[in-house]
Amino acid sequence: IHYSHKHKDKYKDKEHKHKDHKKDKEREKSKHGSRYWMGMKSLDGKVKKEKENGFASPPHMKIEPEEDFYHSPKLAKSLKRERDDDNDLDFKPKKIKTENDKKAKKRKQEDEFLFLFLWEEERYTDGVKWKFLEHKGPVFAPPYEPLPSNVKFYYDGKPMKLSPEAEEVATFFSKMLDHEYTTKDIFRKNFFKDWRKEMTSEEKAKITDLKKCNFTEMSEYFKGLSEARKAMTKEQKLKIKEENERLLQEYGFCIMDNHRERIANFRIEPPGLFRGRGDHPKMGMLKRRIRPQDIIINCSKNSKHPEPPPGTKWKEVRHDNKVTWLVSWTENIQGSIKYIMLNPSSRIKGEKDWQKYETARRLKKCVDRIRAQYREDWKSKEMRVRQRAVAIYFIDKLALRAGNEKEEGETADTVGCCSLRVEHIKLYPENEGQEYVVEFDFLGKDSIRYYNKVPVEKRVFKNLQLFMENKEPDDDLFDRLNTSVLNKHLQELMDGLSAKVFRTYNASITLQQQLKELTNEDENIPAKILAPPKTFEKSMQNLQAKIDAKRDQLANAKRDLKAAKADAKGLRDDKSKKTVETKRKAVQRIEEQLMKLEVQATDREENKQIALGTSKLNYLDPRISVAWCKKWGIPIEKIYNKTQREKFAWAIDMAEKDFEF
DNA sequence: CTTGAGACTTAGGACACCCATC
DNA sequence: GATGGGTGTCCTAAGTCTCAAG
Repeated sequence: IHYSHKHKDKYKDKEHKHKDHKKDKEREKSKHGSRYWMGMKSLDGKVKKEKENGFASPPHMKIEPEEDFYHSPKLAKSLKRERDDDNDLDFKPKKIKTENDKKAKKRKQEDEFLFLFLWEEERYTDGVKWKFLEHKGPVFAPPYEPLPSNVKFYYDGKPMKLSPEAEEVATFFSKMLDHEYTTKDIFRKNFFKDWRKEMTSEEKAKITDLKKCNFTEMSEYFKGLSEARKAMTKEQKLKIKEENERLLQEYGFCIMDNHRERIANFRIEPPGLFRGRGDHPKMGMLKRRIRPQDIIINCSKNSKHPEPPPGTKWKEVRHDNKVTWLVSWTENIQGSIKYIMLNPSSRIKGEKDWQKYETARRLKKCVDRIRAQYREDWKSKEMRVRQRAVAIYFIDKLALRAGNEKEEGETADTVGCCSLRVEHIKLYPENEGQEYVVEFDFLGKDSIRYYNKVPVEKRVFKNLQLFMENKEPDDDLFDRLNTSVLNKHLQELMDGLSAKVFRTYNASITLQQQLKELTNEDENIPAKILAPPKTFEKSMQNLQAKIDAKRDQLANAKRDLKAAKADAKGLRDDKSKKTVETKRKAVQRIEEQLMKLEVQATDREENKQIALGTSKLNYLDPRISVAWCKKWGIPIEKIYNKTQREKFAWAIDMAEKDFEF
C-alpha cells in the first residue's frame, strides 16, 4: 500500500472478507501485553547499549521510593530479571526454552498483565499521564551575533549600517537568497512588511523598496562560515560534537516516573523567516525569537523546577499531569501552541502507539459490518447519510485523510475527504474501458498532489453525480458533512474509531497479507526475502528498459537529422529542407518522451522511499514485521535501524512469531 | 450546531555524515 | 581529496481529533 498522496497506482480492491479469528485475541494481549516499559526500557539495558556506541553513561538515576508506589515487590523482581535477558541486544539464535521456562514466562506475563491492567486503570481512566516529571527546561536559540563591520548591507547601491534588530532580520533573508522562496512575491511582501517593523524610524524612512536591497555580501559571509565549518579539523569537529553531547545529556532527558526518558525537541525553535509549504499566504513572515517569558513549564510540584536563564522569568510554571508536554509556547505566525515532548522511544509515546494499533485491530473485527453498513447507506433517503457513506468509502478504499476545514487565508489551500470540492473530482461514466471512473486531482497535506483515477461502484458514482448537481466548482462536494459529524458517526460504530484508523488498519492488514503471500519458504536467503517487492523491482526494470530504448531511438533520430541536414546543404531543394524539419520534430518529440519516462522513474523511486518510510513509521503495526522476522529468523536490524528499534521497542519485546494483526 | 483552543500524530525538507568511487 | 549517492537525524509544519464554551 502506498501511503503517499502522490501515487498514481491504483489501489487494489482488497478482499473484504477475513478469516474467522480465533477468540483468543484478548488473551494475546495478556500474553504479550506488557513487558517492555518495565524491563526493556530500564536504564541498565540502555546504558550498556550506548556505551557500545561510544556514548558516555548517563548519570545513575535514583529511583525515589515514594515514586515507586505502583510497583509491587513482585514486579520489581521481574523487572530485574528482564534487565538480564534484555542485555543481549544483538540477535543471537534463540535459546530453546524448556517447558518450565515457558510456564514461568507465562506466569510472569500474567502478573505483568495484571499490573498493566491496574496501572492502566489508574492512569488512563482519569487521563493522568504521569505521577512524576522533572526536567531542565528548554535550550534557547543562541543570541544574535552582529555582523563584522566589513560585511555590509547596501541600499540603492550605497552601504548602510543597520540597527542590530533590523540587521538580524536581514540576515535571515540573506541566508535564503539561493532559495526560490525569495523570488516569490508573497514571500517578499511578507518579509518586507515584517522587516520594516524591526527597523528604526530612520531605517524605515530610507528603506522603502526591497528591490533596492543588496544582501549579497551578507550572503557570501554566511556561505563562508559554513564552508569554514566544513573545513574544520577533526579535533575541532570532535569538540563541537562533545559539546552537543553534553547539552544532550543535560537537557535532552527528563525523568518521567521511574524512567530517564529522551526528549524529542529540547531546543527552542530559533527565529527566522516562516517557510510554509505549498502556496502559503504567510510565507516569509518573521518568526519571532522565543524568550523565557514566553515559556510555560510543566513539571511535578515535587520536582526540581527548571531555572530560567539569569535575570529572566518563565511565563508560568504549571503542574498538569493530564498532559504529556514539558514546555510550551505560543508561536506568532498562526498563534498556535508549540510543545516540547518526549521522544518516540519513551514509554508514554510507545504506549500510545501501541494503543493506536490495538484500535486498528479492533476495527479488523468489525470492518465487514462497517463496510456493509456504508454500502447500505448509499441508498439512504437522507442526503447527509449518503454523503457520509460515500466519504467513508473513500477513506476506506483510497486512504484519504479526514479533511478538516481550514481557515481561508491562514494556510495553503489543501483538502482531505470531507473538504473536497466539486472542482477536485471528475466523473467519467466510461473511461479507458472501465465504467464509473472518478478522477481525483487535489492538493492534500503538505500541498502534495493527489492524482488518481479509480473505478467505483455504480451507486457511488450516481451519488457523486447527485452531490455535484447545481453546484459551482468551488462548492463543497459533501456539503452536509464535516469531520466532526463523520467521526461522531464512526465513534458510534466502534469505540475509538475515527477516520485515521482506516489508514492504520488498511496499511497494517495489507502488510500482513503481503508478507504472507510473498514470503517464499524455500527462499532461505534473508536478503532475498527482504528486497523490496519483486513486482516493484520488475516494473522499475521495465521502465528502465523503456528509457534505454528511448535513448537509442533518440540517438538514431539525431543521426538521421544530421544526415538530412548534410543532404539539405548539398541539394538545397525544398524536399530535403522539409525532411530536415520532420527529423527535427521527431528528435524533439522523442526528447520529450524520454523526459517523461525519466520523471516517471524518479517519481516511482521517490514514492518507494517516501511512502514506505512514512508508512513504516506511522501506519504499519511493527509487531507484524517483528513477528515475521522472528518466524523466518531474520535479524530485526535488517528491517529497523537503531532509532526505529528504539521507537518500536515495545513491539520487538511483545510480538512472538505467531502474532496476528 | 459552530468555533476555537489545545494536545497530539504525521509529514517533508534540510542537513550531516558515511562510504564508495573516481 | 573531490564527488556524489544513500541513510539517518533534526527540525518544525501541517494534519487529526477532542473538548468546552458560546
